[in-house]
Amino acid sequence: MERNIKVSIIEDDDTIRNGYTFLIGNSEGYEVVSAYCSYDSAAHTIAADKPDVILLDIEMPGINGIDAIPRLKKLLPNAFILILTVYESEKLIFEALGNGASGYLTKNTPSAKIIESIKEVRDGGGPMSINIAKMVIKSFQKNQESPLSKRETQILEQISDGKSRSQIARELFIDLETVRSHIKNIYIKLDVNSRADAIKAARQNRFI
Amino acid sequence: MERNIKVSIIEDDDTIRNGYTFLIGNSEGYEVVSAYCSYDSAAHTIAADKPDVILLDIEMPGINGIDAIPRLKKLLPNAFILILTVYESEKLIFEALGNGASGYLTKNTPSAKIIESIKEVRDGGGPMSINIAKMVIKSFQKNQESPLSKRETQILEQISDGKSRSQIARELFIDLETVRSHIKNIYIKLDVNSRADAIKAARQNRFI
DNA sequence: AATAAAATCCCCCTATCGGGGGGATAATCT
DNA sequence: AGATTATCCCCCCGATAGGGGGATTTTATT
Repeated sequence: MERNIKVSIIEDDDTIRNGYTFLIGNSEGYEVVSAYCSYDSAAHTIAADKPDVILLDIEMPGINGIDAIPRLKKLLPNAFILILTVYESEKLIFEALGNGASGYLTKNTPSAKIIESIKEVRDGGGPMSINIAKMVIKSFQKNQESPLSKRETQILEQISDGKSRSQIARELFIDLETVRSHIKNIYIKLDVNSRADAIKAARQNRFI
Repeated sequence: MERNIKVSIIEDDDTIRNGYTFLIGNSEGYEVVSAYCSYDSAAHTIAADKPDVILLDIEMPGINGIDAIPRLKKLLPNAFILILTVYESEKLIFEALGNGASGYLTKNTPSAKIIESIKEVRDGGGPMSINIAKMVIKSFQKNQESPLSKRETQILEQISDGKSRSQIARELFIDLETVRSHIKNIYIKLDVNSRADAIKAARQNRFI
């Protein structure tokens, strides 16, 4: 038989923490090695617990969950972090994932899905609640109603890669003046007058 | 009772297409309104089928699935597109999602999950296979072992926003020469000698 | 066939920028 | 104590960006 998946829980609400501990502890193949009410109280001992997966809340006294992620990663480079929170804000989700969280579940997630997700992160997967997946996918989707033409979009993308006019001209096999002309039109359409502003406007509206 | 979810299938392999048609057609609450073997053959009539969800393959004769997405979106702005393919390449996934696909499943997905995912996209969700979710999440995660210091990372991020040295200096309330100095160090650490190359190297290694 | 939109190229101008070189100093962290 | 980081200073110069003013051709769309 395979060894149990070792889970640590960091969650400030006593009721919820105990609930998860009970739920996971009673699931076949799972084992709760520790449960803390904050990152601060976990910091000194969690490395010794050697969890495979850490269930992490975001709203917490002291160091919040988002900032705890990189610290936990440093203490336990091989542990996977699964965020379990009520927050569905885009900013928090992307910060959490950017900091190294491997999954993001909201607290209305059914017990069975939580148990399944713990296994999934341990196996290198990336479980997400439906709403989270939706936001994540949305973040990839370009705006279909861009005022920019294909060529303009392409050139603006190169500009956002830090390329100069002449570099772009060379790569697209067009004249430097043509690039200039396109950039002028991009600026007019986006109502800006600098690269930085064009990139900002285009990213905000997901034209690139 | 709610009305059936109308599904269109675009898939070139006869066996697979017929298999999906049978599977979905026999599921309670689902209805296959049409099944095509290519985008080209679907183009003229699919709008009249008024599907809620389009199951789309990527490898196909004629216009491929990736390029078909924006066209389908134009024909059926309210339909959701669910990619069902064997490909797990990062490039294809991000292109598909960027073009407007709402979900991405690989062909080893169990039948029940496919049926469930169709409902999920129809409801605005973003279903993904485990491996896909993993890649998507990975794409958000920064490299924890960046050689760049916090300040350097911050400045490189501003550079990737297209900002000039003086602009960065102003925004960070530091001297222009300090910014210059940081950029020099960034270039040394990344072994590059231009903004474009620095951005490229940093993005490739997910330092920013 | 006609109109519009997109893509291509050409000239003027000048202040700013970017990258290469050479340093120094104080603050932090380890 | 030593290393890293963040800050600031000087030199140089060619390339760049953005502001004007245009024109022509190709490609869609009607």
